[in-house]
Amino acid sequence: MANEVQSLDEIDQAILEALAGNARISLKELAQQVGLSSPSAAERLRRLEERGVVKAFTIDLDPAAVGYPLQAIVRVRPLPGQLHMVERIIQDIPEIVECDKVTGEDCFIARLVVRSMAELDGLLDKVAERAETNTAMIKASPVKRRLPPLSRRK
Amino acid sequence: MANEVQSLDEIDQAILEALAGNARISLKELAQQVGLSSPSAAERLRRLEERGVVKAFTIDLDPAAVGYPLQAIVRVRPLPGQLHMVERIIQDIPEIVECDKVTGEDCFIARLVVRSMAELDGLLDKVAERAETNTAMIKASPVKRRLPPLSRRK
DNA sequence: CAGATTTCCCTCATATTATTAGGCGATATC
DNA sequence: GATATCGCCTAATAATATGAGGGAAATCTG
Repeated sequence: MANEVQSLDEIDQAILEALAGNARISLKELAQQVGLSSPSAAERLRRLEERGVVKAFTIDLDPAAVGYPLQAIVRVRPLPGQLHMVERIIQDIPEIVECDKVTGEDCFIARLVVRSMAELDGLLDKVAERAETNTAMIKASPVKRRLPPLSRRK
Repeated sequence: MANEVQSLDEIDQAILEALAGNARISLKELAQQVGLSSPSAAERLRRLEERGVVKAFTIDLDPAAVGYPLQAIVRVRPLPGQLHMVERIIQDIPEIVECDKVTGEDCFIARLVVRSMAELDGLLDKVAERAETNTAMIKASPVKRRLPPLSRRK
């Protein structure tokens, strides 16, 4: 897709920041905040989506509020020859809510939400024969997901 | 806040899944998808927000499209006595777009977006005297952020 | 350079959606 | 049983979104 670096002007940036703060903002309000008319703001937004800058509008869900009081970050190192199988297993465990493939010894870093340590054990058992894992429980989140700086791009 | 486990019925679940797929869905469409009238769907949504189940509506931004072709996951181990200072520094580096405090040797796991390896070096230098770091570059994302299972909660 | 084209913006009319008001049925409580 | 609460509905009203048409500035072309 459009992964090329796109030129964002100040209005684009203001749009992104407004949306990051409330993705359900009305077009009217968005237009006001960025200093355009509603149809122009709508067109700008459409273009940001079309260009793949905005990949999706989504929600920030509180795992604890839906029954998952514990979160863990698990590093996964597949045993020789098991890389693809491990990746498949990771994708098929729905409690794994995010996973990146990374350089280094650990091939995957996954974020899990679980109801209990026992459940965590159960999930890790699913890859136990095919990978080594290293688990860290999340205690707090000093930086919640936020936008990076959008200006000063070259 | 309302971090207590809340009862989600099937309609709540359907609402959350619809919103996770498109947070800007119209109330009319949302109501249709979950089988309620628009005012009822709106009230349900309001309650999910009020209860803190939905913490925010936000966007999924493509870092590469805004100038950040590289992403890294950095584990940070503060040196003795430096924990709070390191946390402050992490919060103050805007390219760190997410950071969790975790159990274990590494105290923080941070997600960074950068334009280049040189920039990554520069950022890591900011904590170099106060912490040890271990960096892994993200190669792919086999599981993009998704909702956990919302049913079968006890 | 002049003219044509493109891009981005606007206003206004029309269409669509959101909100509000009022009411109903089911369930819980006294 | 009577009353209150909750969650749902429809319809009216208010607000917003979209489409149509047009203008100004920038860019392109001969």
